[in-house]
Amino acid sequence: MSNRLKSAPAVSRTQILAEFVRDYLPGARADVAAGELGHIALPMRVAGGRTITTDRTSNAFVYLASGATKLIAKASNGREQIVAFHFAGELVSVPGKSCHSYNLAALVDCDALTMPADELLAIARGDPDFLETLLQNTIGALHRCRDKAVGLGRKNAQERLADFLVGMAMRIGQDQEGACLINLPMSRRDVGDSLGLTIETISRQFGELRELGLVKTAGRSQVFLPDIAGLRNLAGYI
Amino acid sequence: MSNRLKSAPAVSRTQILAEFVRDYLPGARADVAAGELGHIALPMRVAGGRTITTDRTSNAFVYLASGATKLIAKASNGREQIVAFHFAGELVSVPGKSCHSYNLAALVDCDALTMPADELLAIARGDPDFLETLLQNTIGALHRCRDKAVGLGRKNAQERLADFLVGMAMRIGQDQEGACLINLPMSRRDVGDSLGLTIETISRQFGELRELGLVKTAGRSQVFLPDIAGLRNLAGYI
DNA sequence: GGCAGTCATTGATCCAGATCAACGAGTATA
DNA sequence: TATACTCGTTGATCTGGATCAATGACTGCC
Repeated sequence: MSNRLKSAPAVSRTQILAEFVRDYLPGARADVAAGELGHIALPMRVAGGRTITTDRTSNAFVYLASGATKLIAKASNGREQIVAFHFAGELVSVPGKSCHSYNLAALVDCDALTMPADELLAIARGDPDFLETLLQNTIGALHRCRDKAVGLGRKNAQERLADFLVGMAMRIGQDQEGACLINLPMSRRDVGDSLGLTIETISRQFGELRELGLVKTAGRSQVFLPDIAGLRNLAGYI
Repeated sequence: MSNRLKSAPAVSRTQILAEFVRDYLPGARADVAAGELGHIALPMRVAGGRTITTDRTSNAFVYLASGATKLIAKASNGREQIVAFHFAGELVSVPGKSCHSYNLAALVDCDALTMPADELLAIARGDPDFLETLLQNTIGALHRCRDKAVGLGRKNAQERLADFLVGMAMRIGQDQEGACLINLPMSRRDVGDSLGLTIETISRQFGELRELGLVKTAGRSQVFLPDIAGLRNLAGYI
């Protein structure tokens, strides 16, 4: 799992494309797929903190060869809601025109491949396997977003943080037989912006979970979870 | 638009299937498509208030030939969050195994067609047009869910209700040159469960919007919006 | 058309988390 | 290794929406 956070530079731009083909078009001959995708896919290396730019006028897909990102929605008054985090190997669906303005920002140095959604779909029409992978991927994102909506609409601060930590443990944690070590690539502010809470509330809830013996922290990013099952109980799942 | 809320009975179960084919597989020969789908698709008529049952062990799709539904997530302590409303002609993606338990409930009498997701996808692999339609549909649902997450995470009660009413106006409203008449098929409780608020707060915010001249109500379900643009301004969009 | 039951509204009070404020701990730069 | 600066923690106070409570208005059923 530790490679999910790899931030070592991919050697070249063509290699980013090749990794995407390997991950999402395993049946395709690499040269053929790369040829078609090469015209619409823009590979890029993005420094942590910068925005991964996509055409804002329509939907886009971004493949993440390495690194970690946050997908941010902006509402009025500068309020920000992080709607999803993504890690190496994942494909992100970035909304274009919508009620809110969406941005994909790099949490650490990233290698990314941006593609306009309609052009990617035009290519995918020729490859049912790929189309189905895209669909399965999108269904997964939809269901994660719905689970998130439950938290934002109906859970208290402690449940939200427990939920977040369990989710991160599963996605980027180093499993240690029921326990787990996580190296969070995002700040407390990011956690707050993701859970609809303030930075102060996040800090206090970390304190509570620490007192409950469910969390140990070291420095700003190291989090150790000695009892994943216990955290799950707190998370308000049914 | 008024047919989006049609609740007159569809004549037969085969007709529900035929409507799905017409809406989502326009290129397919109806008899061929119906033959394949016939083995996996379960047509049903469901009375308002009842649950549209799907196999809970895996994801499902539900096509709504007529009526209106709410997709409910249950968290612990009986807390409920409505993650989406759906109307006639729409295809709903219902999560199976997840952190929360999901149910699709009929708001009014519905004609529905339930299909296991993996079996539907197996059929769709033979038809790129259909697969692409499913994907576009799911991307749309994902982006609506993200916009909803922004509201749940970062907006106050008034913005949430304004947002909700604008959304309903676009989906089931009868447009009247900048104004709009809506016949809400859901209760105040449902509106609250969708916006992460209580029934009392919904009621108070309806009062506020009424005083602002942005909403007129008649009975429990009739809502008139004289100034959609004004509501949009309140909704906290960027 | 009267009655029952559910749903919506309104008012009073409470509380979880926001906001405001100050301080401490990491991290980066010279 | 000192310095500056951002990030995280902790405390005091405030507030929007929840909760508790009571009343009023539809809707459906005899």
